[in-house]
Amino acid sequence: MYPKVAKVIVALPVEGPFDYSVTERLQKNIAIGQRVKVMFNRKIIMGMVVGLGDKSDFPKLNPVLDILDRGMPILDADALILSKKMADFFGCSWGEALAIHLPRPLRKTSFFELPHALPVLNIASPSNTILCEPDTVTRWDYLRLKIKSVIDDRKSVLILAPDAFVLKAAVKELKTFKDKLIIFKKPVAVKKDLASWVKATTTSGNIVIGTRSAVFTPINALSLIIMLDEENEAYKEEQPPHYHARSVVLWRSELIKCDTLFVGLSPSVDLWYLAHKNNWNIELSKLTPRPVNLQLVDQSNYKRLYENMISFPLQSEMQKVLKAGGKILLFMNRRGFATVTKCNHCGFTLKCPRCSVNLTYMYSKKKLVCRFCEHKEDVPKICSSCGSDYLRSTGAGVEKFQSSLALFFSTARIGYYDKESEGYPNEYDIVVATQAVLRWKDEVRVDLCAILDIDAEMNRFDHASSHKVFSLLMGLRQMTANTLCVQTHMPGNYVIDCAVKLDWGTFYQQELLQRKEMNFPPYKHFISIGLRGLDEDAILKQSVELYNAFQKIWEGQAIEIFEPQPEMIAKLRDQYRYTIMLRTEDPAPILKDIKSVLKAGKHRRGIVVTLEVV
DNA sequence: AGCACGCCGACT
DNA sequence: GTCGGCGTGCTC
Repeated sequence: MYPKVAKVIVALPVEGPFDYSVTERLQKNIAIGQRVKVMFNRKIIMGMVVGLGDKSDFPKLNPVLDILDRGMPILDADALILSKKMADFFGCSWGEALAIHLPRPLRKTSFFELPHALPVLNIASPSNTILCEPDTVTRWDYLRLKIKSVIDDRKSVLILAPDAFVLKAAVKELKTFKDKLIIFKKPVAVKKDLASWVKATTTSGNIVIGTRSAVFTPINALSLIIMLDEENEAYKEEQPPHYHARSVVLWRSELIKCDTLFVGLSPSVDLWYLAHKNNWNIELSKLTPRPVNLQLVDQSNYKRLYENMISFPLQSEMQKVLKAGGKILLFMNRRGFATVTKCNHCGFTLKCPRCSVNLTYMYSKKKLVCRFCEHKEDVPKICSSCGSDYLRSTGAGVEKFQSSLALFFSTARIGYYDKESEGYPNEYDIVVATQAVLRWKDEVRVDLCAILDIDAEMNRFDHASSHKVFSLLMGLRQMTANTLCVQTHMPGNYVIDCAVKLDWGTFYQQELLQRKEMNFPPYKHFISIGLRGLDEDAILKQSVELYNAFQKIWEGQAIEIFEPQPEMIAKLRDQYRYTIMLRTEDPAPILKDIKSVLKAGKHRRGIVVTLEVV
């Protein structure tokens, strides 16, 4: 009558499920979706019940030590299905994927009392929409209207923001719904977050808002998911278990049949493709776009001034704006003062001891810093290699550029902005900024915005580089009240033209054509198997073994296997990084094969293997 | 992941 | 002799 065996998975990188016996004491209460206390490999840990039965193939079972949740099972059927899908797709274990569906404090063996949940109401015919609306006021009017109609119907909305900045701005825009808001923000407030979690699960008519991980909140009567700034890369979780919030949103909406609304100035190419294939609504700005004058400077025609960065036409435009008391933003994607510090006597270049990159000299800190790790050091007086004092710094970053501009625009107040700056420095006439400035794309407006070297952004060996440039241009265009200046050697490039004209249709059409021709996503997909660890030889050996194994199992199949290659930054935080790339039309079965190869092969100590699908 | 078991080198 | 390095295998 009552189940005697519980199938349990654990939040570790091991496949399960594992069978445990259910003692009489617990038989009446045990249920699928509950958290339980179990002895696993001589340790007492939290496990999650994913099945119940009467018998097991294992001769002697450990007992379930306790049930940790009172009330309804904490994980519902949707969470079980979704986490299984995540495990298959992102290459983690089912247990790891399921554990992140729990609020953080409940991933341990702590007891929890959960009230009974209301029945979840699904809607009949879900719709998917992409909204591209650069005008902030119009955009939020649209969103508030959508949200209001859902909560008036006693249903709930989930809003995802890529980072704390967008989250804060969204909360501000939604202050009219103040008493309906359930906010998950950093830093995590354990008690308050648990209460919020319970409220979201058991009541309805709520607006749940948070960053990436909020996508897992079980929400009663969830009827609409809004993903703000959908193209933002912060939606990708870099720590294991790796996942992309966009994929989870899409799976979740399909599973529970809720509406989705993806908001962004430049939606990802994958999303646009999906939208066209499946006939989604694409709502483009209905207003006549705020006019922006484009000043396209063909760099090959001009000798550039000031550290070789500013063309003559840009210089005269800057002077015009300064005379009128206007604000200028100069975009340059390099931090710091100098990007290379080198001994001119022996040629020795100062590198990060933990990463394979040159150190950047930060004038503001009077220190050499690494762009990738937290390493900082004082500038040495003499070369550590030959002992001479002929150390020189070259290569310009925003700090250097700021200071050299001061010589030419002596009456202007000039500042810089990078990822460590506090607020936007409104007090300056000219701000030299890195891409971090795009945080302010909805708040800050300047009279003149110039991209000093857009070609440097375009020439990345990355299938997504033109979308990144499109995104960058759209963001900077947004910040431009009057003139957008682009300095380039490729003045005819469609990306620039489409961004300035807000011509989404042409951009995505062109981009998809090119990607089809190049066998790039979304037509073919790349699976990258990343190997990292402290021992370079071990990594190399391991990647060759994997490569050989892959060649064997997929012999004659339509899968491209690229030889193991060191990543662009071959060493990061002391860890060497190699990647094996695969290209295929359908990644799902391949991922399954990869998982079995990884399981069968010899695992070297201290090597972390990660899977990524694009 | 985290832990035990077991097989080799090197050192009081 | 035996201490401890880490490669290997297992967790119901």
